[in-house]
Amino acid sequence: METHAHSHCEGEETLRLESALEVLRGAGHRITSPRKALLKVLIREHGPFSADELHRRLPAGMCDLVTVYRSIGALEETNLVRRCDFGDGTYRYEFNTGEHHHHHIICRQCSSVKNLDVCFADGLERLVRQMGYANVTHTLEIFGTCVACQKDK
Amino acid sequence: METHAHSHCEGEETLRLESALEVLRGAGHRITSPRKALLKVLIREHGPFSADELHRRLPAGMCDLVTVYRSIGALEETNLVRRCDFGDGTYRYEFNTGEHHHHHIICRQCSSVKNLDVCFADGLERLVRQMGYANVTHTLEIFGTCVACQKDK
DNA sequence: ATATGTGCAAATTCTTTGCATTAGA
DNA sequence: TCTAATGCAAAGAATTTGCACATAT
Repeated sequence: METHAHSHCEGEETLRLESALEVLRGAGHRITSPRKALLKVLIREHGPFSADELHRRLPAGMCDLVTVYRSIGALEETNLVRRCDFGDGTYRYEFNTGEHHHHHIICRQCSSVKNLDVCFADGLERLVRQMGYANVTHTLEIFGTCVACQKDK
Repeated sequence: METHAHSHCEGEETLRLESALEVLRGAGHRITSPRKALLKVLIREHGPFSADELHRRLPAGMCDLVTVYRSIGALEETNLVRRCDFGDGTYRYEFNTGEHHHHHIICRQCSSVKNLDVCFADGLERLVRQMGYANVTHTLEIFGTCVACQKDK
């Protein structure tokens, strides 16, 4: 489906990469080829991808799967990457543009992912903050059967 | 914190149990002591609990942990139990009263869970249905630092 | 030079499966 | 009776950890 579409021009991708590397460096992390390669994949294809999917998208022999896990750790820590949880036992990761919070509509049949650029939960976070909670965040994922899979049925 | 509070009188619990057993039976499942015991725990203490937490709450020697997993399967299938995913690698289960959709506020420090009886996502599901999706559902969990943990800090 | 990152292997954690045995309906 | 449920052991899947070696700064 409309998953993982490439959507920006090359110049923009380079910019995002440079700025992401700057963030990494600023947090005291080193710039290594696996990390750079991971960021390139994530910037170019958005995701979300599982650790394994990311690994398979890297240039052949780039690094071990373990390094993907560890690198993602650094990327998450610096907020360059957002972890998604589709409730199927595997975490997925996507590049965090930071621009606006978006959510996913996941097809239960074909697992296609569509982004939804509306966030209904701002009021909710506000409410929870009023209840006394600090550092409030939320996860929201939407599941359904996509149009194509309804036809296939 | 205010987690897992016992909140209904005994008669109501018995009623819920009977009705739950009826649902199970109706779906062609057999009523066994582990299932009855699981439902009792879930009705009395709400949850959400992990499989292991449920197992530890059962009368000593009631059944194997595997049976908890398998029983939960039957309970989920019949919608008596709802699976929650707090993104920490362990699923949790709670009794599904079916009355109204609620969400959880999970404290990142102490893991306490507070229920939030407001659902902001009805409009969202409607929107997604308008986009052509069928069988639309969603998961929404809220994370933060609770009042007590802010003080402890 | 030195702390950080990496590879490989092995451990962990949660959950599921196979199969012989037990027990609901 | 006869099929579904259970126990035990073992398999699976995703992720993490230990430790020696390699590499970015």
